[in-house]
Amino acid sequence: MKALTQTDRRRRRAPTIYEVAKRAGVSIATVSRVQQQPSRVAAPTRDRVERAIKELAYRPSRLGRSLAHGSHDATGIVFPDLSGPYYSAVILGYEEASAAQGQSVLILATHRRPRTVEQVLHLADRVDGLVIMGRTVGDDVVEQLDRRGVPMVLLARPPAAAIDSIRSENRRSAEALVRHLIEHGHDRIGFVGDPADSADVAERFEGFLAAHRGAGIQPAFDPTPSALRETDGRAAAITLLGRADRPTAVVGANDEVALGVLDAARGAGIRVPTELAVTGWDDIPMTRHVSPALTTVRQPMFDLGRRAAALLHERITVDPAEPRHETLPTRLVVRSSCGCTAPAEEKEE
Amino acid sequence: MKALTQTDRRRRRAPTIYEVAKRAGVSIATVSRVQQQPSRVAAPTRDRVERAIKELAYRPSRLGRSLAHGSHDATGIVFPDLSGPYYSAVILGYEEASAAQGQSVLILATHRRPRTVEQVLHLADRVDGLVIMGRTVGDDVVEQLDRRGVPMVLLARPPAAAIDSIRSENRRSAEALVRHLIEHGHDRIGFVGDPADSADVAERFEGFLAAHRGAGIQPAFDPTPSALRETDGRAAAITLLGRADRPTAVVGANDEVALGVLDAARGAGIRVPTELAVTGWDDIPMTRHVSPALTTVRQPMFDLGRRAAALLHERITVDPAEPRHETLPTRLVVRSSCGCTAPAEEKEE
DNA sequence: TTGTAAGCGTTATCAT
DNA sequence: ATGATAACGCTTACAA
Repeated sequence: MKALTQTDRRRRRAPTIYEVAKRAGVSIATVSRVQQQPSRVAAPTRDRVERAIKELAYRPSRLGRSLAHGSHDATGIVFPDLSGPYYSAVILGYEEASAAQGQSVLILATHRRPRTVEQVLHLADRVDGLVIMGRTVGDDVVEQLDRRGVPMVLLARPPAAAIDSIRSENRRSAEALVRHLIEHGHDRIGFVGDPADSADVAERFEGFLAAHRGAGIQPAFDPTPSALRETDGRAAAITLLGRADRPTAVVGANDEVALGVLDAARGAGIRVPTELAVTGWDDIPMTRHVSPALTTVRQPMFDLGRRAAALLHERITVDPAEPRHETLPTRLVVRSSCGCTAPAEEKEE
Repeated sequence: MKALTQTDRRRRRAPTIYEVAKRAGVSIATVSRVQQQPSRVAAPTRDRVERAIKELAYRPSRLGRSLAHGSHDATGIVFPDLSGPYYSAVILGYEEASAAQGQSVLILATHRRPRTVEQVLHLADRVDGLVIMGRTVGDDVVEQLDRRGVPMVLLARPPAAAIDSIRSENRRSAEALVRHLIEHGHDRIGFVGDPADSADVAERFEGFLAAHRGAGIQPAFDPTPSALRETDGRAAAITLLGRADRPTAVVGANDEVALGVLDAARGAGIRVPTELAVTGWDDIPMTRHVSPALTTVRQPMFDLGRRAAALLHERITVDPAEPRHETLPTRLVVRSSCGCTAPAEEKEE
């Protein structure tokens, strides 16, 4: 009996439209019509077909359908390595909006492997369009895909050529952030992060410089290069804080880096914020929970994903003449790691 | 000129195998062979074909290929609403392993919408197999898919019928965790979380009860129902901690809930861990950063996803006779929120 | 070694 | 209102 059950469970050939047609005593065209435009089929016929469909538990093959129709009804999103809250939030936003549009979502993480390019091209073959995050692939690949006619949206990547893009504002908020630190009296401010690493970081660093210029002071340090994980930030900060002329404030390229800085400071016995101010970027959930609570810049990660889905969908369906380049607003969130005692904007919204 | 560029970028009909064949002066069978088994084509012919492929930038249509071959080379993972670090980690592990197998990954978040079932069935139509997390869909749907012959792996869901499953150990670690609290002298321990909500929570609560039994004491409270987000945990804890006979220790169903409890305690002016011990579950990155650092149970979220991918892949390719049910080990991570002063296992590994 | 031709499961255009 | 039938783009026997 057990073997029977096994057999029973075994991969079954799914019923095709032909079997439904035969059972209902109609042609396959009619079966197809019943699914596409039921109104164009006489009620009695329709009933027979629907019964047959039910009885056979028929589901049209996506592959057949897609091949005939010429579209995948799916899109893909390419993101960097296995990262934290930032990427999850973007992807969730993307998934939500895509699902609402009836599009399936394929994800691809580029694990910094050499096969990345191949994988991205491969992915492009099975979707109607692609969202490319940051520096996951080179411009050459983007161009190649564009030439091939693959609808794309670049996310958190400098607007290239004539391709739609979406990102959030960095420069102005970074300037506001650093200005805030300067107003706290800091004039020896470090920057932990690598401007060469991503456009986002580069722009944040530009804002950092702009704030200095605005205050008429020279940056006391070059950026301390660091990847965007906490452990990278910690390592970089250990170097930076070990200097005799160490900074009195450190701007982290993102929240995770800032947490690493916090940790490094703790390890070095440096008090935050009294001896060292620290700021982050993103406003991930954790920022509220650390002590001192992290002053940061909130960026609308979920909306970034959602909006990317919308842009891509338009690109696929109507293909607007002009490329769109959107920048979502960000906002300084002052907590206590910058030295503020009565946090101005601690409330959730 | 601009219009020209536009036109140039417009969706282009991709070259088909026929055009390559014509250009190379061979039949489509030969073109196909060059891609499948190059060795079976004479070198000179092969060269001509390869040149034609290059010149036309030909890429075989996935749809055509899949239809002919009868497989999608893709799998899907279904997870609940937009959640935190737990789901991201599982999904990333799943993606990584799947990519290594050459499988594309489709994701679907069930936003607790009524359309969920339809969406899952839809997803099943476009993949070779499915991972179903937790209570995203009812048993009826799982059965329906199983009857249809869709290879599946159930993740963090009670092993149903003859379907492969993977999860991590809950009961024993929960018992160890609560025993630890009891050894701290607690005998009025609350549980924040809803055992009816998921199998994971139910099993953790069983462990909670088992520890009490083992110590010969009665649980002082029924579980305080709570969903798994921080805000839910906070709300539930506010109730629980507001009682005159409030607990001296609270076991959170997961880390986020525990953070909510921490927050509620802070709001009520209750000191942790001196007046109240708190524990979580999962060991998300944040647990290290809060103060006091959270005592919790580490579960291998990334591996959960990775292993699910492996099981599914086997199921799809070799279809083992017997269903496999795996349970990954978990581990108590003692930090300070339980009242321990010299954290025993604080080191990262 | 290469070509012919039959699928694969739809959709959609014509006829009827 | 319904049915034939030609795509859609590939893989893979089977022939030659």
